Amino acid sequence: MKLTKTAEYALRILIFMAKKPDQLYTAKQLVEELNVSDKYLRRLMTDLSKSGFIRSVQGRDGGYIFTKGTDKIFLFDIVHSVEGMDKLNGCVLGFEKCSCTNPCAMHDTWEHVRDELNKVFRQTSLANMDFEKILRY
Amino acid sequence: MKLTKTAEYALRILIFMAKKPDQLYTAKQLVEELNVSDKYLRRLMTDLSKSGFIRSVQGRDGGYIFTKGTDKIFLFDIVHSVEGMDKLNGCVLGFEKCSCTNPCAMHDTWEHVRDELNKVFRQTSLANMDFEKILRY
DNA sequence: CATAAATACTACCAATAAGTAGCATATAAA
DNA sequence: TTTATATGCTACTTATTGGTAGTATTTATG
Repeated sequence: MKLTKTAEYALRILIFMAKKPDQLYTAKQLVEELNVSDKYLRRLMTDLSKSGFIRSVQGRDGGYIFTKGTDKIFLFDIVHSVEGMDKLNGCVLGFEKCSCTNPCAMHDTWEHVRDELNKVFRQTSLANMDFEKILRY
Repeated sequence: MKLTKTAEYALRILIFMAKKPDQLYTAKQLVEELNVSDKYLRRLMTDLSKSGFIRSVQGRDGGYIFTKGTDKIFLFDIVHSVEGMDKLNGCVLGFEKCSCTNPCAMHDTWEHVRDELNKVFRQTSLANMDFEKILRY
């Protein structure tokens, strides 16, 4: 019951970048600040670029930079792109037939958790972070 | 962001058994009702026995039965025993140093989710299930 | 144009979770 | 005491996630 490492990393990286959202960040810099292995981070950055949150600037003096305002990027979008929020929104007991009209024995109980989680992820953007708090490893 | 299959299975099984909590259930019966592979379920049953929720009756006419009232078994205990609730209660960004006194940038936001989840898992026992809802696969 | 400093891509390796197979053990009852 | 019907244990296989290595590509600058 937790995010995948990949989702954790994606959030770490983008939240870190969001403190100074107009800056260009190199992979090297991010690897040093956050505790993510070099190659894995680079691959993740490529994925995040393809998802449209950032774009890469290749060649010397290259790096990564946001493609849009951080207030337009919600945690939901990030987690969804790297691990699929569907995971959360499926039946907690894994019953395929479970739905609101044909709920499982935990459906109503679980709904409170699901709602809270969706709310937090959908309402929180990269601009709403506590940037004075821990951002790096 | 979801339970492991093992936790899903454990909940499925125990919730199913909780409908008639004084009955003895065989692995065969549970395998047929719930969609869990035979050997995997048996191993899980042994784990759940060792954790003290149920006990096994070996030999012919054997099976599994609760060791205590279902109102004494909380979802928290079950999930904790098979996958560790620590997972949820760690920092959402995976920062080891993160704590209430030295929080990460998402700490306060995430706390609402964590609290809701803990509340639901800690307050819901196997006696509080909607037994008229879907229980089987 | 050569070089340095950056990202991109592909293929492989490791760790963990999930699932399978086979044999051992226990016990009620004919 | 044999047999049928249960669970218990150990080792193996498979799938997924996380991580690594090496090479190719891009581009600013002397």
